[in-house]
Amino acid sequence: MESNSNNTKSIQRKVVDDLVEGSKFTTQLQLLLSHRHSNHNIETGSLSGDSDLVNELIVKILGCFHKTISVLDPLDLVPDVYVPVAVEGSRNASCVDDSAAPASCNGGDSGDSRKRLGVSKGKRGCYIRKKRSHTWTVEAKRIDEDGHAWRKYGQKEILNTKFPRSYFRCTHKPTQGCKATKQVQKLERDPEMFQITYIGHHTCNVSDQTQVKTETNIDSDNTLAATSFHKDHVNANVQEQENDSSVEVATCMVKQEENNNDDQIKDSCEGSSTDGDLSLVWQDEMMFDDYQHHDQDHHYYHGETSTTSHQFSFIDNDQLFSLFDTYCANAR
DNA sequence: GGGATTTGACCTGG
DNA sequence: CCAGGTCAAATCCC
Repeated sequence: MESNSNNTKSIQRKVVDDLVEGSKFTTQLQLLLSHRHSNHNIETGSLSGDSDLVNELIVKILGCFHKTISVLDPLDLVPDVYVPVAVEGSRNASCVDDSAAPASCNGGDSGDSRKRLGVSKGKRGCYIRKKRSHTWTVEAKRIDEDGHAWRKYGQKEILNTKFPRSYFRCTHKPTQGCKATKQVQKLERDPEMFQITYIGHHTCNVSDQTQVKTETNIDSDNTLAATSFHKDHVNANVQEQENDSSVEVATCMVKQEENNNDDQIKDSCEGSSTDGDLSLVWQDEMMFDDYQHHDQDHHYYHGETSTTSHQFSFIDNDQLFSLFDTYCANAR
């Protein structure tokens, strides 16, 4: 009986995933269209009448997605619910947060695993693994500041990799419930460099982070590195790597936090336009730079995160632009 | 002494 | 079942 409901739940979750996907693709399309229209308008100096219609249609489609997703939301199946917002030829900050509230489990058992060995094999604080709603990766040599304080909470040998992966979370997690985490791993091809994967956005108060202590051990061997990046650090090889497409970043997508964190999310959204969330601003700028300058160095893709295997197709700049060109050609 | 890091165990999802 | 992510006691360091 329980397995039955589990089965149903997993099916429903798949449905939700698909819906969310569809919603994201529609949003991408919406942005492409809006971009195309704004270009077109600039070229011709005219206001295209069908632009409003197109946008309206897309908003309707997104609305359908969202309605369905919302229906499933009470079932606690929706890790990230996106609320589409009409594009007005503008780029709003993305407001996506990571999910993953800690599992409330057995009254918050936080057993000591070592002592427990041999005693009753109780469940250690079980948790829900984070769904990577918003991740991006930076390759950096040794970067000194990202404006956030991190605490290392784990290290792990990863299969087929030479160097272990270190896990960091925001120092303010206990006090402010900030859910931002990052993973740091040396690059095999260049051990001087680190691949830093940021997961989720800071919801903590940034003001007390002006004096940050970011120096942390990357691996137990010896290497010390500041595990951070700065917006204008040129070495950073950035890969927008999130379940959402990077295009989506440009539109304001509001994620409904499970339960009660609306205010917090709002804060994080608002923070994204300030220094509270450099990453967002950065992504935002880079993406549009990309649009404008066709900078080949940056690849945005819509892809699969490391462990949670969402089978998304990758879209890099070339694909995006060819898609865009095709659309423009057809539209002429 | 207190905060940060280390590290083995535990837990989850594929 | 396994790889990877997280927990938390032990340990380190200032």
